[in-house]
Amino acid sequence: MERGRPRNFDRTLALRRAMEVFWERGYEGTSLSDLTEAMGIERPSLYAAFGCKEALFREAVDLYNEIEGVPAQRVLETALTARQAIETMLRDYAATYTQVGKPPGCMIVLAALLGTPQNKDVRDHLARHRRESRLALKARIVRGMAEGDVPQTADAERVGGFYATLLEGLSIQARDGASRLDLEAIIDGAMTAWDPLVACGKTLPRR
Amino acid sequence: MERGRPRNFDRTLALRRAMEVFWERGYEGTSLSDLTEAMGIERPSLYAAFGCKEALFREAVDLYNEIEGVPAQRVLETALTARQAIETMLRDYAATYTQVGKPPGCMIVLAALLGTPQNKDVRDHLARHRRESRLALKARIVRGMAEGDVPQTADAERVGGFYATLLEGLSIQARDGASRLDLEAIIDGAMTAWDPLVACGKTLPRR
DNA sequence: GGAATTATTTACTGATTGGTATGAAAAAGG
DNA sequence: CCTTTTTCATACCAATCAGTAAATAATTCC
Repeated sequence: MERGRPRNFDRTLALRRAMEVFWERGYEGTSLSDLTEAMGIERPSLYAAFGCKEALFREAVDLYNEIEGVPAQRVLETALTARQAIETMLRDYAATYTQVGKPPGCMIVLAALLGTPQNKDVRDHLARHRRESRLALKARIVRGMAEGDVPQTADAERVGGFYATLLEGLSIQARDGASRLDLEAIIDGAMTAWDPLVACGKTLPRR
Repeated sequence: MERGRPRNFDRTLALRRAMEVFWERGYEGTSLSDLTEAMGIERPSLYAAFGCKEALFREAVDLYNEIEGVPAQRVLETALTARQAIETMLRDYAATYTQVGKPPGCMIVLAALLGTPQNKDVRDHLARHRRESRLALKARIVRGMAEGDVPQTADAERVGGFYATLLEGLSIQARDGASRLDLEAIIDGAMTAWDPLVACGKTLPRR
């Protein structure tokens, strides 16, 4: 059984609030005072519950990934073809990047891109997340090639890199004020590239 | 004639050093101590020569744009066709994003993306630069339509948005360690999209 | 009820932030 | 030479940064 005074705030809710501030302002742009204010708790409570700023950020990233990332990533597995998978994933992300009442763009892409050398660990953490996303994208194309819905000629590395780059670009567009329809139009464009992209393969003529 | 003690350091060189630090660490990730150390001058000299941190940053952005941005943007005007213009621009940027001895990616894209509310002006400043780049891209497509090398059916907004998004994504790829060849491969992919992209026009079938 | 345990509040820490006051040093004009 | 003008280096400023010490308050176990 639990001993001592029970915590009198909702840890999960407080973490959610922290996530939103980090998502909006980034890791270094968010101060402890910003966090305690948004979470509705005092500083020592934050440290007791989450350890330190960096640990709180990592938990916030995990929560973000769970809420916003995993659902969009899941279709990568469930969709029947690689093309369907990637298009649906892109459109799902376009939706999450432009939700009203939430910061635009992807927290994992935006929240710790540049900064002081002493926060390199935080940036690397997000960079690893992005790397995994790229690998998942590429893996889905490889799977499509194995299952026959993507031509054997395709260069999975190139196709995956292309769509990963576009996806990360969408976060910046969203920060710059692009609407969901704007992002959808860009995705339309990217999807028209699918057929020639998977067709041309590794030996692409240059210029 | 000049009166008084002459300045004892090369202002342009100092600005260049400041640019490199801002480019590497971003606006908020760079402290005045970082700057004075990199510039080889003391704090009051910095303030006398540049005003304040934000003014110095804006000058650094201008310098960056002059050195890294303008040359790549120029081909947008000089190239004979819209397609040539955009492809060459993308490849020029891929080169600048991966120069050895310089920070990877684009300073204008990366250096002030998220942060505290009190630095909103700085972020808006870079956002305006990005907006102009997008408009220039779109304008080049419109020109191509007028000159006949791009079909009248094309949707300049969509095509421009697509390549602008990809270009901004390339900065993140570069920060994540992508080589010039990696970026070139992604650009290869993006250019295979050109024909279907300019062909399909505004009435694109959805899904 | 009392002891033990944990959370909360208040106030504080040393370090660092962007930005300056001050006076010495170095040049030019007369 | 001496005054004027500007820059330089040292030292400093209040504010904020992330993180804590200490005491009080609230709960459970016995």
